[in-house]
Amino acid sequence: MSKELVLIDGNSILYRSFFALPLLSNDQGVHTNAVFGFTKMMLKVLEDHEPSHILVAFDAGKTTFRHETYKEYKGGRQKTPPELSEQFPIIRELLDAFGVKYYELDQYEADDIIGTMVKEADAKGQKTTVYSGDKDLLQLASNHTTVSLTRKGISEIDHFTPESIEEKMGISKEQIIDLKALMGDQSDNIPGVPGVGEKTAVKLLKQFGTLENIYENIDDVSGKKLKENLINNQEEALMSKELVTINQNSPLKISLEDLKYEGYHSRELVSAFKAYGFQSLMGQVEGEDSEQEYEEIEFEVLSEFDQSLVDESQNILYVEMLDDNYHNSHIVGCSIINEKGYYYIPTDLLEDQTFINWLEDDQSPKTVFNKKQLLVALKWRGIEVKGITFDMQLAAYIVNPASHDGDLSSISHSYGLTEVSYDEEVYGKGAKQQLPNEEVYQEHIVRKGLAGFKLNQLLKDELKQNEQENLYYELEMPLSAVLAEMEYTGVKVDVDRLDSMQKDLSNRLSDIEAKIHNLAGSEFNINSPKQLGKVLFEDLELPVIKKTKTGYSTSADILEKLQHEHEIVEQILHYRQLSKLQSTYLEGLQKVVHQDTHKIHTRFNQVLTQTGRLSSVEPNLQNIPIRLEEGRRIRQAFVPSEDDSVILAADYSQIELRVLAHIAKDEKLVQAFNEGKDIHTQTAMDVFDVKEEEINDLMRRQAKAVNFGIVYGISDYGLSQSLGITRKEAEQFINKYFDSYPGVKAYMDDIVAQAKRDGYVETIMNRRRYLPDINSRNFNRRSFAERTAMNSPIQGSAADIIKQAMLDVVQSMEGTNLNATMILQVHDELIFEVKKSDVEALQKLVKEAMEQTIELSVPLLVDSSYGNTWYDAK
DNA sequence: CCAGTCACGC
DNA sequence: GACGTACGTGACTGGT
Repeated sequence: MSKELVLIDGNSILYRSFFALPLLSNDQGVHTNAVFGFTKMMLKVLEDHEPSHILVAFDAGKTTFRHETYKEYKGGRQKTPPELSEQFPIIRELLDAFGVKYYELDQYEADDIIGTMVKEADAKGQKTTVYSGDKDLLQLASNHTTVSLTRKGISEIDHFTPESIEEKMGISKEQIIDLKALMGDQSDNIPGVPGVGEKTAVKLLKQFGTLENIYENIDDVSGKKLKENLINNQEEALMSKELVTINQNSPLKISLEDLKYEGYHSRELVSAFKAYGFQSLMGQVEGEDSEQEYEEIEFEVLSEFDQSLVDESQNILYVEMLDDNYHNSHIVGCSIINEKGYYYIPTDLLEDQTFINWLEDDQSPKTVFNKKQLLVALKWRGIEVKGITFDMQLAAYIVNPASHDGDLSSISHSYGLTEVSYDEEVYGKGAKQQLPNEEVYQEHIVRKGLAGFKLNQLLKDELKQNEQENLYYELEMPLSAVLAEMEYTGVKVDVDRLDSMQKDLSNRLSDIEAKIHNLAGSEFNINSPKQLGKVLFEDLELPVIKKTKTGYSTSADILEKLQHEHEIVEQILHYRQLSKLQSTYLEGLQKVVHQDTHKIHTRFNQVLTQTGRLSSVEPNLQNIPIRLEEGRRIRQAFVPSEDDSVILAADYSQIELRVLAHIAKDEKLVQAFNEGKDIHTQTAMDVFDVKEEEINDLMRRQAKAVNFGIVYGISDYGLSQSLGITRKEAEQFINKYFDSYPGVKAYMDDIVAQAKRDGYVETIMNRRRYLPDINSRNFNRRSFAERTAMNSPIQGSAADIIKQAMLDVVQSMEGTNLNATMILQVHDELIFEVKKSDVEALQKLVKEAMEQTIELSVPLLVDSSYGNTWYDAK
């Protein structure tokens, strides 16, 4: 392939991308959809061509020479949306990273720059491709120049040569200008001739060749009205032609040689992609030149640890582990960075008593990345790390929960610290992950520590700026140690019990499976929604209620509506329920039982959820079944790890609604809680305007769903789905609720207004959530952001409270000799293991600590119970 | 390896 | 009136 010149109409491609793609934004709330589309196209261009020269041309300013001809040029055009304008500077940054030249010229449009370049290139016989979304550019096609136009947004591209233009449009490329002159162009406010569209224009041009020729032979034009229009608008038509003709003699201050393209800078590109959240494009960047570029660093590889190396005021301690699961994970190596120097510490020094002493010294300050990971991993090695004063991962999460994502390198890059490679570049990803040469990973680990040395100060400043120091130092940091203890302690499971339940279920599943195949008259995979859909809606011809993107919906709520249609439906629902228990819980839990301890050691993710809740993985112990008896029995397998002990569960009653009452200061709601009313009954009384004794089951159930909706921030649509009513009715319920609780209504209005003003919302302990979509012009995105604004302070404050309660409970327990351990947290409940003899004392202590953890304008109420298994603690 | 669908918890 | 519906994790299918 011969070397090519590629010319890109920057504005056109950006506009196209902007309207074709949903309004993406990165975690800082900067919109990126247009640049994302542009970047994607850029990568494709580099892949498809072998460009020796590239230019991206942009329009300059508001006026052009065309305005002298016609001052209404591009008049009446909608103002560029601010969501797009803010992306113009970004694309320039990206183009710099791509090593691609861009150019704009006062009084000229991108078209003219491209046209002028094409003229120069054509004269030299240079092969050229022009990229745009604008058909006007077709006039530039030639023997050497292909014009590539985006179609349907930006996903498809059509390539035009003079021949293919003729073939597809029926006119030559020279006639494109005449065509446009006749048709006019709404978007550029080019008048053209009224009543002439594409069909008529093509017909005329086929007959007469050019616009001028039409007027010279105007008498030969057939159609009285058409002739009249042409004559009356001759001036406009000729002016239109002038306007749409690309100026190929623009006074460019650059020439072909200036456009030389020599490949992109992988590092800069990857760094920019990270910053704008283009994770999906990362893999397309080839990293040939990724090794150099860094400033050299020198570090010492320690063979023994020496106390004199560490600093009294601050040390970055970075410990590299590649497995996600840090229970018994391999440690690659460590680094320490401080004012005195940079040190690489081989993993075997974890056996060095001097090093261990330093790690365990409460008075030796350590700044780390992922405190909990470090505490747990080293606990498994018998080391109790102490003196951790700062956790950069946790800090990054607190200042913006949307940006926790990933390792120390990624976070450093997002703070502009780029002197460190991404883990993916060093170790590879997925199945291809492997350790590179010793020198390579040692330097990487030191560089990460070094990045952390600069990063920690930025994070500290931000915490202070946001007034989140209390949240961070007094709540999250100490909590991290409590969670580490819980994860390390683990939960005992009765493996035999799981095994026997699994065998029993296995038989029952086979039976049901046979029954279903029998009823269907064919054998198929019941777990495949696609195959199931075919059986139900094609073979058995059940009525189709709802479709998904890929086929028929077979979700439980749809199947429930079909129950009376066919016997098979009930069997499928039952099969689904049991197979969920089998695969996720009975099999799933057995897979994660620890070999040595015979316990389950979950990991609580403290830096993930947008609301401040914890999550739990490998296994997820926050979604063990409870609603249906069949599933609930899984809990019988969760048992105390010692004899004479029991499981105690203590849960907050209606914590979110109490938080709402407090935050909204709604008199009626506050009063209801203060009087100890059943809140769903009270809601039913208020919403239906009836006395307590008149409330029936349906009314209470509906009131409960409304409360649920308020707490979880669901829409009228969501409520209608959960109650099986119309959206109108759901809307009425919500309106009646707001009428009954005007304080709540006022809070909701207030918090949305606040979010629109500040761009974020906060919990009672200053936990933030940014809402980049809150001012979006897209109804869906905006509505979603508005509901999030209403809901996040409620859920998040509840999360704050139980986290604080966990600290308080642990602290009260320390002052006693109770034989008890906290083992789990499930959002509004805490689970303990405790010696039978201490159970009542613990119950009292826990209830008190949880209820007194914070003073609200309503009381907090905790219920608790215990038993021989988690199942029995009900 | 990823997206889509489904289902469990709060 | 749009349009898709809180926060999570995990299993499974079926396409690349």
